[in-house]
Amino acid sequence: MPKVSEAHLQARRQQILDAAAVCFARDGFHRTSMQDIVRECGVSAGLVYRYFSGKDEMIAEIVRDWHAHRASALTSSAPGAAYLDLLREIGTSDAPDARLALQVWAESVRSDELRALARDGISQALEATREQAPAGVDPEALIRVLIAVYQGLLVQTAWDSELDNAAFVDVVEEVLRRLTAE
Amino acid sequence: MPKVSEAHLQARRQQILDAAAVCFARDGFHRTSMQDIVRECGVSAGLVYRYFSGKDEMIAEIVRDWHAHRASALTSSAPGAAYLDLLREIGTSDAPDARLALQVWAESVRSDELRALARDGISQALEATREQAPAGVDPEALIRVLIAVYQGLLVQTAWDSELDNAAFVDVVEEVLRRLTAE
Amino acid sequence: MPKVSEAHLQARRQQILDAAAVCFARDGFHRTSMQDIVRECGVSAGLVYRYFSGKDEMIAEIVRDWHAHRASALTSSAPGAAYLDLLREIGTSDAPDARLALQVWAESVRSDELRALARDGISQALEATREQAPAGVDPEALIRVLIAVYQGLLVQTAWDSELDNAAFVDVVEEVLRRLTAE
Amino acid sequence: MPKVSEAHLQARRQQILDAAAVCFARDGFHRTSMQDIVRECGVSAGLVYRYFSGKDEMIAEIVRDWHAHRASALTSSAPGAAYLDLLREIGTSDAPDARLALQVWAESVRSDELRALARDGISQALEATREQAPAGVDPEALIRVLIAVYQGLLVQTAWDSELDNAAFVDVVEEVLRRLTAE
DNA sequence: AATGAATGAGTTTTCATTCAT
DNA sequence: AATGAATGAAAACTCATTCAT
Repeated sequence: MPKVSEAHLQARRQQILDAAAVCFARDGFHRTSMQDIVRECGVSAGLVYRYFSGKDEMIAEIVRDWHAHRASALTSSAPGAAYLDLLREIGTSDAPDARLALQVWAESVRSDELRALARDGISQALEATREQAPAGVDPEALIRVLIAVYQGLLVQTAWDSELDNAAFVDVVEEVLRRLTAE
Repeated sequence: MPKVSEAHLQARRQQILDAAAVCFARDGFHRTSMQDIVRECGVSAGLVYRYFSGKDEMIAEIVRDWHAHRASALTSSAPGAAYLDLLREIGTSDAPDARLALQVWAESVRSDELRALARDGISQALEATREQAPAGVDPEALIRVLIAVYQGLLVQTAWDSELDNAAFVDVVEEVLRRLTAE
Repeated sequence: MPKVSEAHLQARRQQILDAAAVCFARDGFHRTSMQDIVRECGVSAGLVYRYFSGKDEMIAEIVRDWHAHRASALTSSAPGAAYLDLLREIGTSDAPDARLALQVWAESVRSDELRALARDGISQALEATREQAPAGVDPEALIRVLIAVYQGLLVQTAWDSELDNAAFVDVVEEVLRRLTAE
Repeated sequence: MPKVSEAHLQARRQQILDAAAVCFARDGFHRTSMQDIVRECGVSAGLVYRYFSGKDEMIAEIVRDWHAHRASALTSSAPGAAYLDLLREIGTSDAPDARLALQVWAESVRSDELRALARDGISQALEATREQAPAGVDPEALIRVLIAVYQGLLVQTAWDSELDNAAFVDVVEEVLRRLTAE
């Protein structure tokens, strides 16, 4: 009875999703055809549609996973240094990960759901840093700037995986030190 | 066969390009069909192909225009405050402009040419700020951070056109002040 | 591998066939997918193929059953009034039954076998009425007209299950009376 | 300027529709693929979709045409003998026409719109015969019987294009004569 | 005997591009 | 110069059928 285990079903789903992520990071959502994904994950076209209703559902799922991954990466780091760790994490993750981010952002222009996810994901992740705002600086705007730094680092990492992440983070650290020093 | 003026040819080309930019900012490069562009600019499909060899050329042209526009915006501002003015300019430009940036970046993942354009465009624009790096801070990395801030502001503006650009720039200004103060 | 009783096999086969008939009457042969049938009868896809070589065989079987059912309905009624009883039977059977007839006829356009079945089935059923043809009326043509009335009643019943079958049959009865009266 | 004449567009549309009708009458709506239609009418797949949004729209259009054709056939015949002429018309039309009717009816099981069309089309066409109902016969039911004869003749013509239409109509004529004779 | 995951050929549909007018 | 009807290759998606378990 090919009533296979729940674990196997889960693994299959993930296998397809991983293959899709590879394609998406390489070619973008819309230059990737379903055939590309099928080829990449080595299963038949029909099977992909047993697990996903179509490409849009795969995109949405990839995006959700991506945000969940970001969030967990943050919460698992030490409270105080959370933000800098997040920046460092970009350096250790693969370029594909950063490239996927660019695709997600481009797609978010069209989809309200994706836009909300993207916005909330990041802002929640940085909520904790709010209290660190020194006197004379708008806390809300500061958070936005920090988010911007994070986003820009992703963009540049997508463009150049050789980028010197450590030097980049050092500068940010220095900036934050001077900012919080009274 | 009416032979028209050079000016008319230029105007036609621009008309098509503008329509394409509107569509691209709204739907992304690949969700935009040639028919969409044709509909938007009100000329025939055949005519579009007299001015552009295909969609890819239109994309490349749009991207070049976008970078040229950034560069000229910078060089026209006062030398010293150039960077901050660049950030402020994002607030005054339309959201479509920022959204187009996200599309360009997403596309740059696939195209070496676009990636080079994107990278050079920004880094050249900030070359002038190099000498401002204070002692103890890696100049190269500082530039990258400043670029990152610029990029992130674009992302956030694309997501939320109501974003408080002035407050954002104020924070950046304060950061730069503290950084350059010995 | 549990070897089950012959009765169980027969019941299973009928269970599948009944489910198929429900689907076919509702959606037509070709808008009905095997998955629809599988869902309707509650067994697995694989099992259906142990009983039938494919969808075409199920269709053929359904059609044969349908004709057999018609024939037995007729022969079980009183010899003389056989035809009118056949018409009345349409009123008591469900609309699905009539709808199935329309599907069978549509399919008969493609299949010589189905066409022969359909033709023979009805003409055999009315063979008995041949001797009733009154003088001055072509017996062959009369039979065809009676068959036509039967067929048309099926069509109209498929369209409107509220149709007044009794009034319809009364008219036919009156017509036959006047026809056979010298 | 291939802004071709309105007549040409109309002709193209009809060309596609005619090819579709041929396929539909031969294979049924659902055994006919768009490729079959494309092959039959000799234009490209893309062009078919310029004229029709999909197969369902083609089916609906074919059905509407079919009913319109029936109606006009009736109204163009002499008022009194209208009904018998309608029956005779079936004999002169091609078998494909009758086969198409079976497809339409099968499809009407699924579609409320088609069912309404089918019902109204025929009943309107026979409205005129209402007054012919003799005393002692339910006029409504009589009309239904006449419609049934018409429908059944279509079915039998679809099955056997050699059917003796004249003999069939003679019987119907004789029946009507006896019915109206007091 | 029974399952249902897996297949892959076939379907509908879209869309960048061409070309006769 | 300009049109838009026409193309056809490629895309997304479906579904009858098989087979390992």
